[in-house]
Amino acid sequence: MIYTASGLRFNVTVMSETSPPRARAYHHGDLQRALVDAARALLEREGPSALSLRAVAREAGVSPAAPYHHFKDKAELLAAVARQGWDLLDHGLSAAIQTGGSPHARMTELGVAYVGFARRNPALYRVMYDSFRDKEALPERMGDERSAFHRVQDTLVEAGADPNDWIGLELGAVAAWCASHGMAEMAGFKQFDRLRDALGGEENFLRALMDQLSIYAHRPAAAPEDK
Amino acid sequence: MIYTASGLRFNVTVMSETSPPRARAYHHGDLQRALVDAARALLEREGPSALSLRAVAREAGVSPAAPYHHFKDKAELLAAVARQGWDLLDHGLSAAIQTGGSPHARMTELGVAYVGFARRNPALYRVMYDSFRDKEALPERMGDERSAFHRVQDTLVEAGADPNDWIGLELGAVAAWCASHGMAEMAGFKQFDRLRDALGGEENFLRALMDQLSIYAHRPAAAPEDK
DNA sequence: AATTCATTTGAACAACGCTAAGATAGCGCT
DNA sequence: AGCGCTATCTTAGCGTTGTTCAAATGAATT
Repeated sequence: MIYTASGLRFNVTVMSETSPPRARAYHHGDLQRALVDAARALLEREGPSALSLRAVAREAGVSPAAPYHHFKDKAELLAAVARQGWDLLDHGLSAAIQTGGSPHARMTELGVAYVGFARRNPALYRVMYDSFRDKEALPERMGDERSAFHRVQDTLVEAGADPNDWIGLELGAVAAWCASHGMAEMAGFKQFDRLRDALGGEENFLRALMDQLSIYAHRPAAAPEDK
Repeated sequence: MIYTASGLRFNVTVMSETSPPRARAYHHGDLQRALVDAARALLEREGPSALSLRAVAREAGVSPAAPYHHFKDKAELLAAVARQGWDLLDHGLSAAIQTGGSPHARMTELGVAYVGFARRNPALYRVMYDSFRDKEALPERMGDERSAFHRVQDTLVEAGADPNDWIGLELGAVAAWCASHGMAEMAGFKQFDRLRDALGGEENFLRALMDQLSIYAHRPAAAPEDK
């Protein structure tokens, strides 16, 4: 039976950002990676609702049961897609935070980069967030000292935060993360069209929102008791 | 064929917050409302993944095709559920913002109420948000002068904002909304357990986050050009 | 009492996630 | 080289889902 439109049943990778070829080739040629690539292609072309396991297998040119030899679940395939996405986002954030300027300005660029990524790849971001919530995992990235999560805290220190106050540092990073996630998911809403237009487009809208939220202005954490 | 466990095939409403009985009874007795109630019961009992149209019909004691005479789609049923949820949340917010205290304190209570609602009804909040995003609608509530969205802006005015600067007012309200949504979706994450515990529980965690974000501190909107 | 018509049912279709059993093909071993 | 082993892939099938459609049901109107 033919699963591909062309007769070619090989790993034709045209995606821009994929993991480096690990070159394990059995019957198909590293179907594991081909499936993740197919999923991402499908995600960008047809949106998240079209992302069924069978459709991914179809896209990769294999039978509907083939993926089960590489992923336990549909969820596990999506988790692999999500991991690629988080890696991509992490690289983008690390680049954004290395731009010159004050810590204040760098935090803003960080937020713009985060939300921009999510807005440019909305379907991928949704898969990323879903996997993040459902798996209650992805700790490897947060735990890594080189992760953006830690770079943010470094920047907060440069902005004057106490480097020994880990609570305050994590709190600032998490607050920025929450706010960025909220903006990422809501900034494109039709309901805000008038406001977004009045501010001169989405980027200005985002920067104005971040100014409101003072996402970059770290201040010492309040003690748990006082409100 | 029997669709209910008991022989009773009638509208047994035990939910706490439902729309007032409109008492239109044909064969079943206002199946429209019974379906929404069944969906919400199912949502709380089994979670969002169990919320299939057939399961809702089963819960309501009717055949799988019955809902299609009251809702065009599964999406339309979920939209009805979502609308109930937004109404509930709006009432909660309006109550929270009427507590005494400074505008600052009231904005904080508003945020706590929003996030608290979402954390107490996570499945419902997910349906609400999904419907909000997919339908690109729900304008009736935002447009209503009595909605929480406008109460927030009133509070910003009390805090010193220019009542004629509609851009600044909407920006402040939207910023608070985005931040609240982000916290609502992320505050429960396992990844933040250590930080949450260090701050003495979820409520303190939330208040500390909001303090970081200065969700309540309105400041004049920046002109689109300056960053 | 007959008719009308919204309402509900039963059956069916395609697509989905997933499983089990068989076919295939590359690998290591003698 | 030949053999078997095992991972890989396919075929077929199960149960479930969303949705449609003709037939049946029954409350309300005439």
